[in-house]
Amino acid sequence: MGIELISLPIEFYLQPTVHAAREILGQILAFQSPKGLVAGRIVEAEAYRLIDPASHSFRGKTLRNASMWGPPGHAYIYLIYGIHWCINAVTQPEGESDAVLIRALEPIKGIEIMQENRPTERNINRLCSGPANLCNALGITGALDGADLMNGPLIIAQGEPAPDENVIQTTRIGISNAQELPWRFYVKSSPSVSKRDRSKEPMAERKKR
DNA sequence: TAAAAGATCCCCT
DNA sequence: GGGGATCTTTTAT
Repeated sequence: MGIELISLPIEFYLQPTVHAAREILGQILAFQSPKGLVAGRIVEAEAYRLIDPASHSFRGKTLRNASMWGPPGHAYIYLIYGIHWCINAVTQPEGESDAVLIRALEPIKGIEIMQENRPTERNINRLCSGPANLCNALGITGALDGADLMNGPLIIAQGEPAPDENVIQTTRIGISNAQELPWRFYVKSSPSVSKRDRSKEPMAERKKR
């Protein structure tokens, strides 16, 4: 009946952050929301690091990014452009500030709830396409900032790892600093990775220039 | 106290 | 493919 949800262990969040961004593909983001269980397969993610001009933590600890400096395996959720929520999984030990931004999911469970949360989106594959869209679809808000992803109600659970031949590594989306760092990963075959995001060329192609 | 920028999305052409 | 919406957070004055 229901999917079996086993949280990723703390060790997952202690591996190097760029590895974690690669390995999080195929894992499951699940939220036991007030409306019911919603879950999706992670198909796009980016790494943000302490020494990284594009990271919110680059200039040190602030009120907004506090949970980035907190314990690994917890959520860092922030509001962008005054409108949209985005969710990260915090990596590295407490006191450091790395995180993995979750950028897209393939809906698995609670699709009718996602549709209720995003009534204008008719394409199921696009319900959770984009970091703000997926938070909107699942009902994730800043109220969950700092939440423990290993104990719920918001968790990242073990899924089917994405094989290398189906993973593409590129530069990150929507940033103005450190644009050259290839810290974004996505599942090539997924219909939930947005068109705009697909337009980024794989590094192998870029290097040919 | 003011100003600018921002890990985005949607609608329009 | 381009620009506006929208407003919080941060940084500069």
